[in-house]
Amino acid sequence: MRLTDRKRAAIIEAAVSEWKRHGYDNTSMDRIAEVASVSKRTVYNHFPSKEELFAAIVAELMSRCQIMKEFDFDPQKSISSQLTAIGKTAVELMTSTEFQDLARVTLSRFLQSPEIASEMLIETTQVEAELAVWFKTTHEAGLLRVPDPTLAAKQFLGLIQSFAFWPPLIGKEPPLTTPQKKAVVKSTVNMFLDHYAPSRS
Amino acid sequence: MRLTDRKRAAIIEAAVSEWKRHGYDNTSMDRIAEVASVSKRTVYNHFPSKEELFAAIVAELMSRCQIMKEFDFDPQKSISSQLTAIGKTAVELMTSTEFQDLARVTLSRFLQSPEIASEMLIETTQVEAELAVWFKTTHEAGLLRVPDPTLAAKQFLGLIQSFAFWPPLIGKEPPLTTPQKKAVVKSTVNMFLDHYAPSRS
DNA sequence: AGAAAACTACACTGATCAGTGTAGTTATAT
DNA sequence: ATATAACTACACTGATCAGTGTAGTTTTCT
Repeated sequence: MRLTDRKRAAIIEAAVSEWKRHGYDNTSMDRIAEVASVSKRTVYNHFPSKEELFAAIVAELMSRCQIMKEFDFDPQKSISSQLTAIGKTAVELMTSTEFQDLARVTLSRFLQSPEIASEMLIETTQVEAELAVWFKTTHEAGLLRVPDPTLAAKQFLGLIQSFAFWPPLIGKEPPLTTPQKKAVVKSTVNMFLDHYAPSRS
Repeated sequence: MRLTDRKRAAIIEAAVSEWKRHGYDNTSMDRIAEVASVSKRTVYNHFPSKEELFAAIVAELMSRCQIMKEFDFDPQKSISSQLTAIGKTAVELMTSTEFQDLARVTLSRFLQSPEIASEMLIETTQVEAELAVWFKTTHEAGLLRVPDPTLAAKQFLGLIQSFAFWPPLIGKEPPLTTPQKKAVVKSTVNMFLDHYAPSRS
């Protein structure tokens, strides 16, 4: 790896590390240079301004958060196992360090530029849309009774988020352990199967 | 009302207004004085520092957020109507301007002082604890089957929050209308009744 | 009415910080 | 080997901002 690439990577790493801990406004470019073991001038040779460094980092972190968000309905597998797999995917995204870092970094700046925060939520929005399609399909196949697939998708992800995303972000709780993740998915799936089972009138 | 009280109130109002829009770091004391139509010196006569003004405002907003959080189980009323009332209380809290303001103001500072953010969540935590007791009671009375009342309380509030609290805070959506609030409560209660109904094995 | 308390305008300090310019050193590519 | 590209140390500008000091005006209390 070329020196210049290593320097660039070190700057990004340092900026993420400082920003996620102290926020955008409370982190100086001098500090980022110091943490990255790089001269301040080098920072400015790579990134023309603090704002542009921020934008580059948001882009970088978002690119690291790409997950498979195609939840194609598979008639071969049980509803339960499919919904569990979807839940697992969502939990993995929400608890991943990349997504948590992205959230912390953008959170410290969302009052100044709310559009970046909503851009961050595109990831979640896409998952939500896919999940809504999946619910719609199961409904039409008569396997679940989901009159409002969009609502159901929001509920499902809201439930997952409230356990997997917000608590570690707010910092009270440590990130979820693997058994905790499984428990979250299980309890959520069970609740959905009970509520959206077709047997009820 | 005495002049000095009016000035103090104006300062607090101005600080809340600016901070919730631009965040703590991007609001200068000069700006707050200007918006409050007060000299900067008067600001410092009332509050010794920016930090202490912040603390005073958090205290002020928190005192405005006190809600009735006693969910005593009432054998005379139906489970459904009681849970609906609880849901309504929670939605009212989450969507109230006081609570939303408090959240925005503290959010802009929670990386610097996470303890304030968690302090803010005490409100929610207390509601959660009360709700857990309510679930425990209904379980012991055999009216619902809730093996883990704490989990159920977290689920219930998580679901409410994901519709009533976060979307308006993040700013994408306008605050919920009254029919929307009712729909959120209704769908949440229905899901809970289905899942925690005692008839299931 | 008159003293005390509160407010105002304004000028100032000291610190921090984004961003630049420069002259010299190290790494890379041919 | 050598030219070029990238990095470094360092000094600097200009702006912003928290907080103070002062001298004078307005409000409040008795």
